[in-house]
Amino acid sequence: MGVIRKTKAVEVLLAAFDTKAVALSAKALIDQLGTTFNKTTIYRVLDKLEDDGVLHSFLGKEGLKWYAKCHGCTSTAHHDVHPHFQCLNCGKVECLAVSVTLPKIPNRKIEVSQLLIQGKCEECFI
Amino acid sequence: MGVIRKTKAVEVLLAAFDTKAVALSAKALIDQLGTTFNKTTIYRVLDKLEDDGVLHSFLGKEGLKWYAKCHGCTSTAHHDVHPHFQCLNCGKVECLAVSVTLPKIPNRKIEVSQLLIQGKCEECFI
DNA sequence: TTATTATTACAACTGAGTTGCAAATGTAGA
DNA sequence: TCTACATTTGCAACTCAGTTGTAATAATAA
Ligand SMILES: [Mn+2]
Ligand SMILES: [Mn+2]
Ligand SMILES: [Zn+2]
Ligand SMILES: [Zn+2]
Repeated sequence: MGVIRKTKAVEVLLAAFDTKAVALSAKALIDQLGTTFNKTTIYRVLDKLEDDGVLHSFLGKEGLKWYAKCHGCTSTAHHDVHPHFQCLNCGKVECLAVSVTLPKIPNRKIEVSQLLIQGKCEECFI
Repeated sequence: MGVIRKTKAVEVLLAAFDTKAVALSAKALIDQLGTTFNKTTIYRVLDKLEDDGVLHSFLGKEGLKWYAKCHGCTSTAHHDVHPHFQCLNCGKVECLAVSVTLPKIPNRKIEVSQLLIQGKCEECFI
């Protein structure tokens, strides 16, 4: 959806997702980069990167919006659907590279689904 | 968690969940009952009913909070975990009386999970 | 009926996310 | 390299679901 210009904001945000292999919330990115870039810019860049199939988004436990890198998506085909894991101890959110078996639901057309699993992550699980 | 008094607000809210067998968002309840009761009251009664194991809550697609009746829960044991279905056409949200098979995730302790399935409901699915 | 305590209304607040717009900047084409 | 122009940015103001403090009110037990 539209041209992506190699602006400073796009560069820095993409770098953030490259260094950490986890999901990042818009709020966390604003906390971290809010003095360098305006929060509106951050929201809009994330939005655009999602439109372009670079990032995908989902809602975390408190209704906050989270983003993570897509693998093999394009602006027309967002087939990067997988469950997410949120650590209730450290707050970290990860994409799970597994497929979910949805329950059978008669007489309904399933279009999307989102599974959020919460618990203790590898580091916090003693 | 604390005594529940049979107040007008509790009565009316419980009645709302009895007549319709679907989930209701706090927002919808305020739209509907906001002239009769203050929105703060509605939020607080819903909160308390959840604490008492009468209702359970979850987040819908836009991050709105939804509530539905529990079956066999108490204030100490909220074992009413099941997926929810939200119709993308009419907005209706239902509890699905099925169990979800969670994917295997090594080295992590799963505590909670929430699955939201979206699509077309029985009425909207032509 | 009265004392106690939970519940309510109200108004003010919170905070993630959005919007409109003018200024700044990236990029294609000359 | 320069120019034109569409895209992107910062800013300030806004939205709106949900929260908080508090004084008044209502349910319940004694
Ligand atoms: Mn993901
Ligand atoms: Mn339910
Ligand atoms: Zn953790
Ligand atoms: Zn429907």
